[in-house]
Amino acid sequence: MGAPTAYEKHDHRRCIKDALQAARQICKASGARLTSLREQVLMKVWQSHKPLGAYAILEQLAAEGQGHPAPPTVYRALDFLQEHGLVHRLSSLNAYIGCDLPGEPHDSQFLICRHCQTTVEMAAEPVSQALTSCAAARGFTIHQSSVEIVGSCPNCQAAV
Amino acid sequence: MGAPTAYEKHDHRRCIKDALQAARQICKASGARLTSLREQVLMKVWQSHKPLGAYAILEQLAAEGQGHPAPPTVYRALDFLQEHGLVHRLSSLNAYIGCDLPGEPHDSQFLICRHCQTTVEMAAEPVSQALTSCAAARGFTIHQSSVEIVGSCPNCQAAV
DNA sequence: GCAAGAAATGCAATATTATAACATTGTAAA
DNA sequence: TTTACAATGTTATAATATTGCATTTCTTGC
Repeated sequence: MGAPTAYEKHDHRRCIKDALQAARQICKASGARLTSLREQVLMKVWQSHKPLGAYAILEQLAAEGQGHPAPPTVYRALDFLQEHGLVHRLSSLNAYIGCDLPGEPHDSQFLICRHCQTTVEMAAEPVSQALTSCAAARGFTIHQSSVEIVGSCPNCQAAV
Repeated sequence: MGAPTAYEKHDHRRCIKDALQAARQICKASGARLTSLREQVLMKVWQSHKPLGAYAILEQLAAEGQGHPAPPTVYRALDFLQEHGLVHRLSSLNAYIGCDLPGEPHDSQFLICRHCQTTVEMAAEPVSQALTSCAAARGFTIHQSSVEIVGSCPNCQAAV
């Protein structure tokens, strides 16, 4: 019984709470400063299981009257969160999503629904292994991977 | 004895020539118009096995005195080439690279060297299969994938 | 507690990548 | 050859991201 997936109905406040708690613990352990701004940005990213753009975060912060932050403010917070493995950037969408496995080294693959945008992070060993061995067969050593898959999530398939 | 890989020393004029010939054949077969501009852009993309940005292409066209094309000119040509499977866009780099398997339906994975930028296209079945089955295990059906791997190519590993 | 240094944030400007909207030109078929 | 459509030119602007520097906040050693 792990946590529910993004595809199931679930109490999303729990996702947010867990993410925040994990972030605090990880930052504490590494001596990094999870400031108020960084927490706010992290919670924005975690407001749903859909990727969120930097400028969308910016607008939301402004709308909440948290001052009128400029782009670097948000980008720096996102950089921090990425460096500490708390969010991922999806380059095919220029957007960010909360990491489901913070604190655990992993390389992930993202399943992005083209209908509802719900995005799930996989850390599928068979994929990593296939990539590593096929790359190795060409003499290539992997440093980091970006695997972003677009398709239909189970809910949107059912809703035909 | 297939074509040499990008990692081997090879007569690159041959790569360009083959790419152009394949492009002409494919466009002819589908009734698409491979105009002079589109050919020029395709050759720019094929000038090396390294991804090339749209604005770099733009500068090169301008430098050659082919008029002073504006961004839409290049982006439209790139869109055409993508639609006909002649180039791929690497979203993690905002750059384009010639397709190694034009005319053959395939989903590819890209091996991008972080030292020399040389990029190789794989169409590794084990990777596709692992992705398909791991996604299916989560109820997800793949429509298209973007797999961009950064690491060290054999030449750069040897050159330590 | 307090000063010094480092880290974080604010802020203005600008770089980079990409697209929208509309005019013009070129091509091919009736 | 006229008509229709595809391609390209042109201008402006949108969307995403970064640089450089000023200011504030936090932490640490005294």
